[in-house]
Amino acid sequence: MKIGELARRTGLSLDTIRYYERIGLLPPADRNTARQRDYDPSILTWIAFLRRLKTTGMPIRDMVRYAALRAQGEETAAERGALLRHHRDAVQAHVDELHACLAVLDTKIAGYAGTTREDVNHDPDDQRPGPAPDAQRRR
Amino acid sequence: MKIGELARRTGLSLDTIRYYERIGLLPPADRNTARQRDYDPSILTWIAFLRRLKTTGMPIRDMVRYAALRAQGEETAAERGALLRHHRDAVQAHVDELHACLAVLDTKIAGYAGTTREDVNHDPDDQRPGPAPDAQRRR
DNA sequence: CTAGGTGCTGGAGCGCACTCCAGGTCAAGC
DNA sequence: GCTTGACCTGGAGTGCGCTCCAGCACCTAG
Repeated sequence: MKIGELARRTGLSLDTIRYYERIGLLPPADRNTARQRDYDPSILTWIAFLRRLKTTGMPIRDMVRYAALRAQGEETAAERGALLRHHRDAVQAHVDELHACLAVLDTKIAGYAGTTREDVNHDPDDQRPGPAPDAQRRR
Repeated sequence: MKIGELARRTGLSLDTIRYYERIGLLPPADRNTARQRDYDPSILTWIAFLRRLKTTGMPIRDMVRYAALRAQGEETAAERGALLRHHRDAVQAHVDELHACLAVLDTKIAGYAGTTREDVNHDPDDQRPGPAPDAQRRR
């Protein structure tokens, strides 16, 4: 598989794939006779996993660390496991935080629900809006 | 309340507070006789809300949009409500995605659990690791 | 009267994660 | 033989969200 097809199949851009290789997220690709990158389909699994790490907010430098450990082989398994457990906990904590935020958002949205009616608080934004409601105070 | 105290109470840096004001996230602060910013405590509520928007991944430009609408007063309430509902849905979608990722992470971590034993797959990372497990292939 | 602390402004700089570009190679189709 | 298109490299540029800095003003304590 050449880089163009890999890009289509992963949704990554050509530049991003090459960038990921440069920084060590992807292993140095094999090359065909024309020195073009020639990927084994197994790279798709790895990229899918990288995408999950990214989705869950892992910074690239940590992904690079994980990738480096993985490239070193079997004896780094314990460290990789620890890294993932640590990340899992961070993600879980973030999810909890998001749930709390969602509750606040829903409350606020409920405050806006009666919009243009007068049966709810004037401005759900704050108790003492100070300079807010008198508006047009743009300098 | 002067900017230093606000910084202590919010955990934002002085620079961040001034930056937020510059870009319109915070309303232009009142000034005391020495032209120093003098905050009403109600700003704390607003900043707490901004922090939630940020935690939930709203880009600053969208927060600025929301802040601008809010500063325009009552007649933008509907639009603000729509904006929040839209964001809430995005956050919910992201949370769902995170749950899926957590499941994958847990599976992978389980694969690492038997680390240094041989009763689990050699390398939980992929089915056909290609150049991975033979290691030290750093150029 | 002076020193230290806190605040002010405008503007430069930074780390991150890409993204774009110029100038080139190579293989295949017309 | 020539064009087209996919790919190559090294390096510069971008947008975001701050963060830092120089040089100055002001207030309070000693």
